[in-house]
Amino acid sequence: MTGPPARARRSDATRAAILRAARERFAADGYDRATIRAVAADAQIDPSMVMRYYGSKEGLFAAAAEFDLHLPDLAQVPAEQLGETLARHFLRRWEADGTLVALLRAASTNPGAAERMRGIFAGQLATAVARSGADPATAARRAGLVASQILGLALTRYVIRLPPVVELDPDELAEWVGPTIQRYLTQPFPPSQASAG
Amino acid sequence: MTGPPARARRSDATRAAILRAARERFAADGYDRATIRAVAADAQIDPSMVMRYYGSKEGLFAAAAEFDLHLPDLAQVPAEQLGETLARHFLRRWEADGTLVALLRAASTNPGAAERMRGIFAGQLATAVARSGADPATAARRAGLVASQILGLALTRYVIRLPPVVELDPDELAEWVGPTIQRYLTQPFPPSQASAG
DNA sequence: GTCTATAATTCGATAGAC
DNA sequence: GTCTATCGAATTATAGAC
Repeated sequence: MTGPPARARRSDATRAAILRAARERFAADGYDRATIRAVAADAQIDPSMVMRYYGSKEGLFAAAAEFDLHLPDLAQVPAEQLGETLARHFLRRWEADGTLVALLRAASTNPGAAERMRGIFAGQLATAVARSGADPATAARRAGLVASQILGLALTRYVIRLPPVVELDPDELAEWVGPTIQRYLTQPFPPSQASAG
Repeated sequence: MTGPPARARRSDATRAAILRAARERFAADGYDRATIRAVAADAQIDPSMVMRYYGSKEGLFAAAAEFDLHLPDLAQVPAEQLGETLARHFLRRWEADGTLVALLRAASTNPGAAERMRGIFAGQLATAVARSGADPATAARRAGLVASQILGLALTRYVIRLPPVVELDPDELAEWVGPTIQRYLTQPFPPSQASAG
């Protein structure tokens, strides 16, 4: 993490504009349909500048899909509020930043994007779950189950746009999905003999 | 199940081979990356035959993405087994037929595929949920919540291939996800004051 | 730093021979 | 019914003028 030059170059603004446009395009169209030409048009610059700054379409995507879930430290969340805390966090994060939606759309067809998605959930989410008090031996599986519900919510709400899921408030969604995540985090393994919840 | 013409035409075998190859390609690559040329190569026929039989790439996809969830009549399922019954049904259906995975991959970038996915879940799933004994006023929302978990499971297991979700047995997955679906189907609206599951 | 021009591919779709 | 040949369009990427 060496610092950038103190004197901001003109190119910095251009780079930032390209990145912002790229995130929107990748989120709206997925990796294949999002063209460098379209990104450049959105950023109101020449297509060749995108190549100059990011080398290739893959390089542009790699820069645009840099993503931090900003997960809270689950060790400091009351045990009975883990599920709803996480549900609200994800919904807020997605509404504020379309990068994860871009990554999700791209991950369906682009192997590199899928790999990055696996990395984010293996790294950031599994790490956070491991600090929630879950048994270390089951933390990875619990994180996977949480991901299945969390990404399914993002998929149906922001990508497929299933009307009932789009129409529910974030608050209502968190009230429904929170207990699901709570159970995935806390119910003993295996769940077979436990009461349904 | 009306029978085909007694004398099978040679073209029938070709059409079937194209359709089979198309489902695999769309499932593996998504709509954009799956090319007519690749489908034809897989089916070991000439690319122009695909055009002849299905008119266009859109037409080919429309034929390949014809899909019936084959949902059971939920009115005949014991109320306390609804969730696990549905979870097992979907897992079995996906393992046997890759069409829904093809549709899911394509729905991320192709508006027509997303529309078809909405149609399937609005039609088939919401209809089945309405027969499960759920309040008609909330059936659509319940079906949407069920879809969020069901499609999230398909996404993480078959598309993104998140290792923990891939490694769990279908039985184990059904035991985890079944209670989630059960709660989405049966918990009173709104869920806020109910005890977490 | 910015843009024009274009190379090199690849794709969907069409026309027509056999 | 099947195949060859090819068109027209779109894309990523490169070379180089200013």
